[in-house]
Amino acid sequence: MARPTGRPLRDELLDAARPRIQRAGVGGFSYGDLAKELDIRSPSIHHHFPTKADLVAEVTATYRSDFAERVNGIDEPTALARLHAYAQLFNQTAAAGLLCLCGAIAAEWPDIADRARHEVVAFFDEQHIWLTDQIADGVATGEFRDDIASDDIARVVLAALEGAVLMARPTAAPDLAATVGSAVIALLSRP
Amino acid sequence: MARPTGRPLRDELLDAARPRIQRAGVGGFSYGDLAKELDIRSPSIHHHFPTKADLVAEVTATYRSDFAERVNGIDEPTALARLHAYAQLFNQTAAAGLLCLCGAIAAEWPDIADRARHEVVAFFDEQHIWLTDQIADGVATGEFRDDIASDDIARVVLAALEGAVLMARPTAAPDLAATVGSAVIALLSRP
DNA sequence: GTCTATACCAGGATAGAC
DNA sequence: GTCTATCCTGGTATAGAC
Repeated sequence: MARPTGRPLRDELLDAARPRIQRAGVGGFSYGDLAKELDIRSPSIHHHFPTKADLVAEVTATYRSDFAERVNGIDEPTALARLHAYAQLFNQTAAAGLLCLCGAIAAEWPDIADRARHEVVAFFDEQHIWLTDQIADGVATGEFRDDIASDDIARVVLAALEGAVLMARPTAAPDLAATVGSAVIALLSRP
Repeated sequence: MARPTGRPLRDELLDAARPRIQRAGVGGFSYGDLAKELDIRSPSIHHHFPTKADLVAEVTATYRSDFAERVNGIDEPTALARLHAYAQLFNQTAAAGLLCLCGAIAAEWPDIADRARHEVVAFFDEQHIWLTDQIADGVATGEFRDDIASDDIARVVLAALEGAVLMARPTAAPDLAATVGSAVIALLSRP
């Protein structure tokens, strides 16, 4: 339909493109789709984002910084609670029928241009660092077992959440990321 | 190039299409690509697989049964060793720069036709059942901790391996699935 | 900044000859 | 079963008017 808001079209385009990539990947939407949704013509999109690669790179950069903000907003008192809150971020995505944007792009990796790739690499790197910090903290406080390297556990947590979001739709389990998150966190605790 | 083999074209098409889907998804290859690879014309492909959805469904069914055969071939004496061998199956895929075929299809879920979807659902179901059995066995023998439900742990292991294969390319870590597999298996053991 | 018009190409698919 | 020829559609992108 129309665009009642006075927001810059550029921002509306980024907002509209993001969930589309998360739904079926970069190849799963076109400028025509966005134009229809925002009730404009596709050349207007090219004016803001000359090529699709430009748009995808910008969307990915925005996703990365928005996600970072949400992660940095987690301020639960214990490492255990912080990890649960973190898993919830992924579960919200899956419950909406979407993928992690960076997971979606990873699935089409050979076809992705460099600028978007760099953002995805940075995203996974940031997530791994944050998780490693939280887990190391939980080990220090005695919440978590200390017999496995924190950075390896961080890799497991991140991979498990990415995989859970990916499998949520085929397995018709919209809360799979929460289930998997809780189980993997339970595995971190001393039995 | 040419086709020196006397194998049925149908089988060669299935073999050629599979890694292409695993590389960049269903949207990431065309009949034209396959035709070039096998040195034929694309109408010859339509003769064997009238629509792309037909081809994708057949490839997925083949992948599922081939994978089942490899899983059933695992006969290590301990649950721990069987899980390591299982993780190796995923790691081989990632090391080749490929995704799990069902993971790749899951990423394009809204655009996937029913027949291929059914195969993917069955695949994830089979994997979850096999893993649950192995983990329950490891719990029974005392190899694994018994304080978390085996089917929940199975979900974690499967999600972690799918996620690791997905992230292997962006993180430039071809052995990520082995790393993640070893770490998650370590988490199952009593600390 | 947004539009109309258009060029261009690729992909999926079909008809019909051989 | 494979080919040539062809159709149609949709997607990316550009030129140029308003």
